[in-house]
Amino acid sequence: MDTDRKDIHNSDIPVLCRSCDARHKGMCGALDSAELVALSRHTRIVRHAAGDELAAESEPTESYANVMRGVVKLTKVLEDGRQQIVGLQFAPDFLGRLFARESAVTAEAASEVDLCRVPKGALERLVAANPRLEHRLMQQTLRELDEAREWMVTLGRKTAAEKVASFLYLIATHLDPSADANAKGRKFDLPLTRGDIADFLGLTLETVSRQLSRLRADKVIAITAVTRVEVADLERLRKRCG
Amino acid sequence: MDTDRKDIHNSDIPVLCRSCDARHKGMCGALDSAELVALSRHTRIVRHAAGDELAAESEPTESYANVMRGVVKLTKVLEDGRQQIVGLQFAPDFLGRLFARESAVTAEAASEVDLCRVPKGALERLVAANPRLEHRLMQQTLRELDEAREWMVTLGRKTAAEKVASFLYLIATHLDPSADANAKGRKFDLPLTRGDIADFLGLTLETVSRQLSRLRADKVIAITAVTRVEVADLERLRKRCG
DNA sequence: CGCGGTGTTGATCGTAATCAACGGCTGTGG
DNA sequence: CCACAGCCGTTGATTACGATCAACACCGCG
Repeated sequence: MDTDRKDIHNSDIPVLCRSCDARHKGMCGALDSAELVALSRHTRIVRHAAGDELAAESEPTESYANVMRGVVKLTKVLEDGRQQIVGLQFAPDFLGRLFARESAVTAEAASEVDLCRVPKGALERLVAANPRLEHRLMQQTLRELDEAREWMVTLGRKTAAEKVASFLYLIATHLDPSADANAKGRKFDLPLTRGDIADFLGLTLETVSRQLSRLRADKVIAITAVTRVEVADLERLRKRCG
Repeated sequence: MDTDRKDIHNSDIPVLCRSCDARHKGMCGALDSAELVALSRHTRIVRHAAGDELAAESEPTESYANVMRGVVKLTKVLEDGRQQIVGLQFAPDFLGRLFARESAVTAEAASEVDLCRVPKGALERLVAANPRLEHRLMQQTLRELDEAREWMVTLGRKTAAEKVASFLYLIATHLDPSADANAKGRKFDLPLTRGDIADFLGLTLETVSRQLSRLRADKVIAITAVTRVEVADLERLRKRCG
C-alpha cells in the first residue's frame, strides 16, 4: 500500500530523504540507496532562524550541509566593516567548501532555514570512496563559478538601476514558488532586507530603496508589502538588466 | 648521464612535459607516466600572440588547454559593449569549463601565450577514467571560485584607489619572475593595458591612469616604463588595498 | 614625417553616497 | 489601552567620486 511507483527502492531510503530535493537535484542524486542509508546515519536536520550565523570567515568548519529550505547568504567583510554578499544559496544547494580547513566566507541564514548537516570527515570519506559524488559537487561548483562571474559583470559594469533589476530577476527566476517556468509573471517574497540587497549589489540601502520605488513608479513591479514583490512581465524586467 | 634524480621515471614521460609546470602544480600532477604518454598523443602546443581570441562566449568549445606561459583574460560583455574581465589565468592554470557545451566567457591572450591544447573528448574520457584528475580539476575550480568571490568584494565595495592597489598586489603576488615569496619588494611587467585593467576593476582607463600616477607620486610604486612596475615594499601596497 | 595606438592630465558633469528627517510596524511596559 | 523605543524603509538635500569630454605627449612604424 505504501509503495511509490516512481522509485521501487523508495522503501530502502531514509524517510527524511524521500521528499528532499537534494535526493534528485542536489548532491544526494549521486548516491545509491545503500550509500544514502549509510550517510543518513551521520546527518542531522537543523532549523535556523533568520540572522543565525552558520559558518564564520576564517573559522574552522566541522561540517558541511545541504540547504533544504530557505536562503543562505555568503558574505565577506573588509577590516573597516564594508560588507559584500558573494553568493546566495537556495535549496537544494550544497553548503561549504569541500576539503577546505576553514571557511573563506561567512554563511548566514537570510530567512528561516532548514539544513541537513553532515560532519566534515563523514562526507569527505564518502567523496573519496565515490567519484560520482565528487562529480556532482564539481558540477555545482562550476555552476557557482558561472554565477559568480555573471555577478562580477553586474558589480563592475552595471548602473544602480540595472543592478536592482538584475537582483529582482535573479530572485524571480530562482525561488518562484509556483515554479511555472514559462509563466509570464512572478510573485515572491524578498528573502533579503534592503540593506542586504545593497550589500549584494555594492550599493547603499538608500539607493536600493530609490531604485525599487522607481521600478514601481514605472509599473515594472508592484510592491504589495515591504518584502512582497510582483512582476507582471518578466521580460520587461529583463530588459532593464542592461 | 641523462637521468634526473628527482623523478626516476623521467625518461618515460613526454619530452614536452618534463619542464612543464602543469606536470607538478597543474592538472597533470594527477597522471602517472603511462597516462601522461597516452594524453600527450592528443595534445598540441600552440603559441598565440597577445590579443588572440582563444574561445568565444556562447560558442561551442572543442578543446581544453593548459596555460604554459603568459596570461589569459576571461571576459564577459553586455549587449551595448560594456566589458568586464571575470578572471585571469596564469601558468599552469587549466583553461576551459569542464563538461560545458559552450563557453560562458570569452578567453583572450593578454600577453603572448603558449597553450597545451587537448581535444574535448580526449580529456573528458581521461577524467571519466581517472577520478584523481577530476579531483585536481575540482581543486582548481574551488580556487577560482575563491578568487572570484574575493574579487566581488573588490568590485562591489572598494574605492578606485583601493581597486588599483588590489590589482597591483594581485599581479605582484601571481607572476613575480624572481618568485622569492618572502622578498620585501617586487618588479614585474603588467600583462594588461590600462584599458584592460579598467575592465578588470570596473573603472575607466582614465581613472586607472590617475590612480597609478597617484601611487607613483606617493612613492608606493615606481613606473619605469609604461608596462614596468616596481614595488619597493609589498606591505605598504597591501595597506592600500582596503 | 605624419599617423595610429596607448597613456597622461585637465575641466566639467552626473550618479550614487552621505547626511538628515520622517513614517510605519512591532514589541514592551506603564 | 496607550506611550514609546527600536528597527526598517522611504524620501529629500547636498556632496563627492569617478565618468565623460577633451587636449596633448610619447612611441613605434610605414
